[in-house]
Amino acid sequence: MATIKDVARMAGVSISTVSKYLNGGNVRPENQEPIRKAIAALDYRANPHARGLKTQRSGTVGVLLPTLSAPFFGTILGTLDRALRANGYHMVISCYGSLHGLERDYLRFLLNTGVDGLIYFPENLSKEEFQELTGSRPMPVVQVDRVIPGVDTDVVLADNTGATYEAVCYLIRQGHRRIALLTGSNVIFTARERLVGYLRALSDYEIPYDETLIRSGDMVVATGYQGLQSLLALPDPPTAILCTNYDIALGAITAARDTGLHPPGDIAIFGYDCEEIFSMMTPSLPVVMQPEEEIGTLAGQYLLERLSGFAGPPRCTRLANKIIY
Amino acid sequence: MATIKDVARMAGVSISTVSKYLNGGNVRPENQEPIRKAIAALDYRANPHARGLKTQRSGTVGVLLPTLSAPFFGTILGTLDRALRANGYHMVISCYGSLHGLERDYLRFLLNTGVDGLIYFPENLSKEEFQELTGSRPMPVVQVDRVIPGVDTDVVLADNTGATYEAVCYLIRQGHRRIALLTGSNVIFTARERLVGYLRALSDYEIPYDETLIRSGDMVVATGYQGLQSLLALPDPPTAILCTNYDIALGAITAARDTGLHPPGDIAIFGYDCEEIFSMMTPSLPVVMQPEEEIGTLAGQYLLERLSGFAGPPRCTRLANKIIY
DNA sequence: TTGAAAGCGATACCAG
DNA sequence: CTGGTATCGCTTTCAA
Repeated sequence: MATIKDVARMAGVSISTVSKYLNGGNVRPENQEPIRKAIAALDYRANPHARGLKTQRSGTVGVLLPTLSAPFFGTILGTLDRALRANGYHMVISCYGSLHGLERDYLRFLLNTGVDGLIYFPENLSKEEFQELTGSRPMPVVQVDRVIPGVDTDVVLADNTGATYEAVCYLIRQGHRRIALLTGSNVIFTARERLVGYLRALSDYEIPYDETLIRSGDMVVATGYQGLQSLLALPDPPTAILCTNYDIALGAITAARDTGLHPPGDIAIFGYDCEEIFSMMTPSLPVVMQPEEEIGTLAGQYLLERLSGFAGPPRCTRLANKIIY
Repeated sequence: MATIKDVARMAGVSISTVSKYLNGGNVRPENQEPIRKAIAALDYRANPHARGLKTQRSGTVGVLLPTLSAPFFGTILGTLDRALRANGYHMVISCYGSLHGLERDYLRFLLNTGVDGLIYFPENLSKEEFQELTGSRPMPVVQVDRVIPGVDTDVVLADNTGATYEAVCYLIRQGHRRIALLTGSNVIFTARERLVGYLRALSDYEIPYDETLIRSGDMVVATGYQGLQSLLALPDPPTAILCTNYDIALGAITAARDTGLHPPGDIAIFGYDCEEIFSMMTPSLPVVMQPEEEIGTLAGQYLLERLSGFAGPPRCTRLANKIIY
């Protein structure tokens, strides 16, 4: 690998002149030409470690999230990547999966990698654990989709409570009284918020809360499939189902169809995420559309602002969902 | 941020002793204790840039792939991540999306980031472009799922041709003669291979090839949905459909159901990926299950071997799919 | 505008 | 086993 020294020698100028050329300083045109040529001839590329050592910047941003399998996260990452890259930053992605303890380890690992900032979808870490890990270094962090209570960083969230509230109200206005909820584990921030919206809607319409209508588990297809089956086995089964995640909705719809019930006629099913596929069905199913692209863009923007020195108080933005009936 | 110097001073030993302690060298026990304490007290962490500059290693592996939205890639990345991480490596992930030109840019960017090795799912880059970018640096590369013809690296592939061959043979043995193919764009390596298997099976059974039965497009839900609709609009529509991707299959199934056709009774639909959901249906649908986890693990293993100095000739492994009827 | 030289923080050789 | 020191490749004063 050629170094800046080799370029300087070949171009017949000093190292500092090459450096200046590289970083947009003033270099006399008659010097630019040989430098350009030498760089091309040697296929020179700046050593990122040397540069990082000197500048204390790596040009990378860490992304810590639960999984890449759910399309929700994939879409956010797509726009996030675009936003960051447009400003010269790379993403270093780590998924902690559902494996316990991994979230903590990966966070530590990521912080030690020398990333300049962090996009963090937290799940199961306490305020104390987080602070202990990030403690001594003042790294910009944006929490996305979820928050650790008490951890004061920039935050970008979807309006989870509002979404399930609206969805349940809609189902009630359609005449439903037995409305089930298929949702994620209670340790997950979004699942807790979505439960609140569900309960609030029932309460506003004075519909008694029946805890046998709630099923929570991992946010995977099986949870929706088995959840629906077990709901149908109830003495007084629900007539409507609110699913709070794409995989769960897919499982529920599949289970319904396999039982001979065709939504929305035979049973109302409210989807979440991946609007495209629910809208595509005939008749289409109502669905909560989360603003994935906005989330990714805004999270990127917040982080970029911090990276370029913005020091205002933490910002928390709650983005509206779009509900397609 | 504390440096190794601070630790040395606080512990009352020299920098080199601390370095040795850090890297598992021999240090007298009575020195270890104060060093350990100083590290804890100062919350010291080695500066990755300084270390990288000296060692010429970054401990990161680049991953360049088309998208994170398809579950196929997400699953591979999960096991890949585990394999790499167990050996102290991180992934730096870049998705080039469907956007043209991005694949090239991101490859360049990744190479300049100082990754130690590369896991690459190529799509639209020529041998020459690839070689020009990687040219002067001897970086270990493993091509996964796809190959650039003529680029001689370790390779891990699924048996695409075999899978579609078997699937079509199965459909033929079930009595089908009009078998459609909903697949990806022809620029994609896997799509080309899958087409070959499809054609070979037809040919082996002496079934004439009808090009109006082939639809190719982006590997998204809409392609399957619209593809099926347009196939049904044919004067002599197919009785069986082979889908070569999860999203496409989902779209096709949805379109069929929306038209009142219930697979597999009214129309045979063969799925691909995400076996779970197809098997879950009643009756279940046949599906090609790709060995995502094996792919991720083996790709990781190949790369790790190269990273630790293995210099044998390039290896190419073709992993079997599992077909669930 | 240019170039010499001082680090950035860690590793590793080598002498003690 | 320990510690002084050269070195990795680059950026950044500071003089000229």
